[in-house]
Amino acid sequence: MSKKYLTTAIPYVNGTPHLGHAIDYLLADVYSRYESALGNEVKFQTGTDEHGNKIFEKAKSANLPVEEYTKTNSDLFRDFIKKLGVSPTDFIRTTDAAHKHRVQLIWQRLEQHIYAKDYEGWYCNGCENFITEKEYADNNGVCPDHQTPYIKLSEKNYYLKISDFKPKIKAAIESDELKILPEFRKHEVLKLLADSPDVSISRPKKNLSWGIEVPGDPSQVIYVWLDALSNYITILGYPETEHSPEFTDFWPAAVQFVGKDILRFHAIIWPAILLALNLPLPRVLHSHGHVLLNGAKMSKSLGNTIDPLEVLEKYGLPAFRYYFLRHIDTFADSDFTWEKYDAAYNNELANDLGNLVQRLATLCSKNSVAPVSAPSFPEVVIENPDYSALMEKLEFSNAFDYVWEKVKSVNKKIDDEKPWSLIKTDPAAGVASLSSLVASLLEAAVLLSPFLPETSEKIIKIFTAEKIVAPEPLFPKALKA
RNA sequence: CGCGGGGUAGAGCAGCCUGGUAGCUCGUUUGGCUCAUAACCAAAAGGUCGUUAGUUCAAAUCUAACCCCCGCAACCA
Repeated sequence: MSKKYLTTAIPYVNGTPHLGHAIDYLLADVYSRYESALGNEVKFQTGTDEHGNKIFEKAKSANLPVEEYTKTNSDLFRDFIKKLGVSPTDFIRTTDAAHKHRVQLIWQRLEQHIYAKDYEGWYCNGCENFITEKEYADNNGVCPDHQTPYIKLSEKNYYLKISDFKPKIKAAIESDELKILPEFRKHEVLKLLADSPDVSISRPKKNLSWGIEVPGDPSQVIYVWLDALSNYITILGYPETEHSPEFTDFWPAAVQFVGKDILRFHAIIWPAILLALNLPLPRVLHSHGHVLLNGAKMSKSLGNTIDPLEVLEKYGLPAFRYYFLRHIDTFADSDFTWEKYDAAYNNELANDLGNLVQRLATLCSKNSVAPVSAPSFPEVVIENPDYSALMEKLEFSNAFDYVWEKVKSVNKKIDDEKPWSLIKTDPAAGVASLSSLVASLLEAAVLLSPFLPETSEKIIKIFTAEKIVAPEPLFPKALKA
């Protein structure tokens, strides 16, 4: 038995949960359930990122105290996680007093790698914000919201010397000591790393009031990356716990799940922070793709977003987990459409699996087949090395495909063995056949448990009950529109 | 020459590293079965593997050039 620490990105609470967050949670949840089922102790972190101007502004425009606004939104995420059937062990808020205090302690430990410098850039007085060169060019030097020209402004920032750690980070990534998945992202990151400048980790308080104060400089506030990234270790009680098992048992993290868009921060800034603290780097950074809607990128500005709760409601939780874990590729961008969702539910969950459970249970019930005991997860994993190999490689959608092959093979076997006619000519052989079919289905159900825990449990219950009885359909087929 | 990914049957994808009869899922058509949620099983049809040139006995697979799509480019998973 070993200890595993899994992390998910902490969402910025200036909006409601969307499908991308769901992916993050589901992937981590599958792996967490897999490791737990193997008997490992898993610490599974989640949380919310709550500082910064955007939040502050949102709260102001909603006419709410910022504490209340962040609390409300943070709760939305907590609730969302529960609705997804995801079971983390921890939930951190960057506004937690303990976190804030620890970030300041971390800052102090980083001090020899921090220096102050003036940042100069294009600034809009109306927005009270710096903008990027690209934005400047796109808007021809005039703020679209305020119709005023951008001005050159400089302000004091503290910088973290990424340059001190570049060679080490590079070596760690190249050697897979810090493994970046998928492989093609590794090349991307190495290239970015080479070009990466030192990174700004503070803002003047007058521009950013909602944040953690820089220790020893009340005029400055710690900027998002140091604040947010630190959550992965402050949740373990670092730095106070640095020599106690609470921390050392779990750090370095086994896997950190992030979206592809924030991989760079986790592969460059985060390792730099860790190295500066003399801490080991996480073993694996797992970066997933984005969910596309009808082939297009979802964005609030385009207005083509979809509410995950709406998707969740249509066919319930197992269908949601099924679609997003199997048909949304673990690493690449994948498409969501209602048509695909309907097809996956009807053809796969209802027809392949639901109907299989139904027909087999009916056959067993009619012929009084004795219940079969379910194998344990570790047993089944040993029997299915290809499955565990895919899980270990964190290729969850492929592992799910493997499980589905099992499910389909049971349907095939039923047709091959024809127990309904065998039972008439040779009842003993018929019952034996059914028992072995049930055993195969149970094996598939056990393999299914990290993905669809509820469904897996239901199936196991049906065939291990004192008396096998045909249940209500697991996935009632949706009426065709 | 900013970086990266991709272009293979109607759709979605695998195969490419380690050249040698082009494969999977869905959809379509036909047949089988009747235990089952009009579900299940089998078979068939359907592809100039983005374009061009090269290497080779042989290229989806290696090389080069080109065309097209899509992400990223410092703070939207």
